[in-house]
Amino acid sequence: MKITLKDGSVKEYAESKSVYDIALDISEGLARAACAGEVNGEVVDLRTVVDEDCELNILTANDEKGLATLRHTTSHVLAEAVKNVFPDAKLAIGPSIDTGYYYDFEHAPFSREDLDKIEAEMKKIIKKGEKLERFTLPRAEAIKFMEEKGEPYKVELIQDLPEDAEISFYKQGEFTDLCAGPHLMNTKPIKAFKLISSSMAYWRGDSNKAQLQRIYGTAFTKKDELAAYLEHLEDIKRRDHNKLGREMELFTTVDVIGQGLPLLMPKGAKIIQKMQRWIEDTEDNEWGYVRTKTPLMAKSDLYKISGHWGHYKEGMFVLGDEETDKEVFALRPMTCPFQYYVYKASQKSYRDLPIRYGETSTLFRNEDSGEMHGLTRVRQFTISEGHLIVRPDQMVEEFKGCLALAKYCLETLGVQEDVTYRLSKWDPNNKEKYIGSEEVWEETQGHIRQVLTELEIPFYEEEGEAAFYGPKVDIQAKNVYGKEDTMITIQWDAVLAEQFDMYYIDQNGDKVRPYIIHRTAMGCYERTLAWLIEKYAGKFPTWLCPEQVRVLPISEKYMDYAEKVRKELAKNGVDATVDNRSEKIGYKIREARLDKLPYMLIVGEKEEAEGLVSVRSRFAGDEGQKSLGDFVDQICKEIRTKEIRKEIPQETK
RNA sequence: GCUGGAAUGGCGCAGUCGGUAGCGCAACUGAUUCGUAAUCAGUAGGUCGUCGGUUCAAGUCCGAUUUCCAGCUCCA
Repeated sequence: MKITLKDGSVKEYAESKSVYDIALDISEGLARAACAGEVNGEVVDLRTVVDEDCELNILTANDEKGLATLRHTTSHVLAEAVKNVFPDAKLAIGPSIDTGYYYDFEHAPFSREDLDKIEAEMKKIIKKGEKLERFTLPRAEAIKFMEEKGEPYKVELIQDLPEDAEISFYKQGEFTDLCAGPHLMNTKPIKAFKLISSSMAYWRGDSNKAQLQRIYGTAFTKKDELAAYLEHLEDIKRRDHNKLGREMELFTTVDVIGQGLPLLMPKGAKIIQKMQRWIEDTEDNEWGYVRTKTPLMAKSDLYKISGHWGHYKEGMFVLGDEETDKEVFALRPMTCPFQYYVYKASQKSYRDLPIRYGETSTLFRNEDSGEMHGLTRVRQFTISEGHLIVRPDQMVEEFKGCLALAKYCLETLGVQEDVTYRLSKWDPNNKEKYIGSEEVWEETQGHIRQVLTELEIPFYEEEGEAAFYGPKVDIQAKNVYGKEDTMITIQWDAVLAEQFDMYYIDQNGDKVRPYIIHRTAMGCYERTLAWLIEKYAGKFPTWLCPEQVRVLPISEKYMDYAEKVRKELAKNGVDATVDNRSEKIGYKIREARLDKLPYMLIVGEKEEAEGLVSVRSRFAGDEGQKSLGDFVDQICKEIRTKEIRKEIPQETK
């Protein structure tokens, strides 16, 4: 029997050789990748063949399914190792995930030393090269089997399966686990794996259920891939905004101020100021927004009308005691009703609409103590919030405008490739959480779907993610650890106008309810800053840099000229400083680079004499000498157009 | 909110079996006035997150608490 592998090489096997042995032989050379191949001249997917009779499985290197299989099998090896080292541990579940796999155990918390011990045990198991063998039992017998093994979680899992199901198990050596498969045929191909961490996780993700210990690990087909992944994890740590942002003195936290209340330091505040001015100018000058400035708190009466007092009181900071105080206030968790009252302050005609209210709005939300994280999850934050009050016939056009503005913001920040668009729908199985009828929900969701389609924006849909008053488009971004957060939201609201008795007068002189779009242009500034820190590893586009140019005089003799250069830049709106310390030029350059400065201007005798600057940038290294005027023109253009210049890889010394 | 880990000069870290704290960088002072990633010498700076307990003696042991981190859960 001849098998032609993907890479063109041909292997020959005796006819008597079993598929198992052939598969095993091929899979030994994972790096060579043998999944699809020709058997006796016929093209077959060997993995499919072996999947179907559920006995064997072959995986290939660059194959997602194959990699998941490898990882899943590794999680079984992990489980076996844990049972060997800690026989009291009870098994829960152990799937493969994007970055590797995990397995949950009922056991005392694992220390790093424990993980090292387990890892060593795993190596032993793999070295033995145990075969994985599949067998099935009728449901009743399967339950009995796991009861005898003293695995209550496995029993529970089987009990949830249909009465007449044949329950499949995989056995390797002395270890047997409930599992649908598929798996490698042998543990031997696991050559590159690592246990990453352990932490608590709830049984079935339910905080009322048992607390389990989850061990995270990863596995790859090749050792250098594992090494690359571990290096990637290190890179992620270097980019982590929560670490880098503190190191760069963009923000800090203080014990006595409290959780979720970061302090933006001068550099961080500067970046946010630049974004804020840009967003406000863009909204007002190009998209017809008008600005409001409304209170950060209100009497409880307001929140009773809006419904927040009933639905969201736990999430608000309430000032005062309802029992004893005549008036109780709360810090605002959103701006909506405040802007509604701006609208209601005078009677509106259909000619006045649409009205687009924008406000750089600080909000307060009392998040649970364990939820806070760096700048991405905080108790006080500021967003570019806006509400568009529109006639129903203007709704689609305005909604499109909001999407276009959001898209422009993302593109300008250079992050348009890093987001996904989500159509957040209601949950038809949980109707009491929402206002409005099924028909209205289906209709508005249909409108949004059509808008996204017309704009050729790829999106996915998710149920149960809508606001209680309407569906929305959420623009999602992932942080360096792969955790997803909402950056921008645009919400379709056809119901709250009723609640607040908002109306306009139409052509016939009748009162009509307007529609409302709740939206952000760039989401919360703190979170956006966090995102940019990670995106650019602290090396922001020039226009956003808190310090855009540092002038480095060769010696104190050229201080006056350096100061003249700085003033000229400042006059043109460039954030520039002078490093006036009596240090050598190499030292100043080193520090400026560590500070991730986009531009350094080195000035000495020659520059002063001829009115030049020697430009050194993050983007092109030594850019040579230029006249001061030319450099000012160059950087002003770069800032004005918000250009994102390409970085050169930094030499490490 | 839950589980675990952590907290020592500005930052990064060491501190053994309990015996009243060390290092590097930064800072400061002086010298140096320098051409593209670290000039030399010196000086100062901390009561060990906070509160309480055990002890002759606590950075070290115990309890509480605050904050930070990882993860879970939550996020109209």
